[in-house]
Amino acid sequence: MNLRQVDAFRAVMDCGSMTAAARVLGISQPNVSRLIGQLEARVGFRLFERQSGRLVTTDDGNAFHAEVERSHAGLRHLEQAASDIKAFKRGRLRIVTVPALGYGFLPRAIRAFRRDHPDVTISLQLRGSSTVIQWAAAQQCDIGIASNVAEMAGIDVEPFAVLDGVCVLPPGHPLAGTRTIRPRHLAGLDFVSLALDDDVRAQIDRVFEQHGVDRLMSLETQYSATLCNLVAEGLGVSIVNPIALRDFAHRGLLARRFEPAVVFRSYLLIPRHRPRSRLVDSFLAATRQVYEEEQAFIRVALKGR
DNA sequence: TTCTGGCAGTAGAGAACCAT
DNA sequence: ATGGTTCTCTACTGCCAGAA
Repeated sequence: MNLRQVDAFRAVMDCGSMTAAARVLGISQPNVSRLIGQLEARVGFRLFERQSGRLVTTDDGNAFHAEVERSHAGLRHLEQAASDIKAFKRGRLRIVTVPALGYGFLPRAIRAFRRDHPDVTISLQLRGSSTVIQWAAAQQCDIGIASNVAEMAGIDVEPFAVLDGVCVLPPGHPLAGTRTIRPRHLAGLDFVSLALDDDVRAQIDRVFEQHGVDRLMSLETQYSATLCNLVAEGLGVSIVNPIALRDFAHRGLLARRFEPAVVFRSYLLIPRHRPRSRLVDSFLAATRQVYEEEQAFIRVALKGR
């Protein structure tokens, strides 16, 4: 059974004769006759009785027609879905990212993306860099964002964000009036640190060691969002990826430039062994747009006192 | 090779026309 | 009014050609 035969059957049912059906379908009448014959042979029963040279639908034919109409409604649904996919209105995006960008930044990028693609299903997973890399290499996501990346087969790596870390202070902190904070300013202060396995943690520790400054290492956590919350609670100061700043502006968190620079890098990971979809390109465009807005926010936040 | 479609020819049935 | 002939419509089959 094929679609041509079913189309012919529907046309004959709608038009009442093979000749009229042939006109509607734009084929010759013998072809319609042949298609109906093939369909009858396939289903194993007569769809029409030939009475006095005219077609009369059998009971089986009527029952079959009801099923055909039901299936045809499903087919129209498929055609609409295909049309939507062609116009990339629908689809599915699987994103896995490090928490620093997954807490506030990516939700804002998703909101921007959703304006043009409201029906796309998005899965957003937050994992550590090593897991992000593994998932991208195993084709288990469409887009990965990691903070430190070793070369790995099967992944295209593109630099995404390079931002200087900022010093964050709780509201009303004595250093609030200091425009640029240096290691000596934090001597003896409670410091909320990134976890030991974070490569930026090593970078920060090295800076303080080189300047001979001791901090009170009283708290550590692996997530920048948790870190910002701890600072906002007045439990210490810290150095964070500024991309998290916007999420804590409402808590009065203060941000100040930190020197010498501690660099937070983020990379896009795109699985290589499959065609890159337009949805991915569209999402990355939205992400870059939001990133530019984020940079503008950071500039303003660092000017404020 | 298979599928699809067109052309030519054939057959059956009803409608129209005409001679009786 | 009736029966025969012709015309028209519809459906079917066989054959062939073109495209994939």
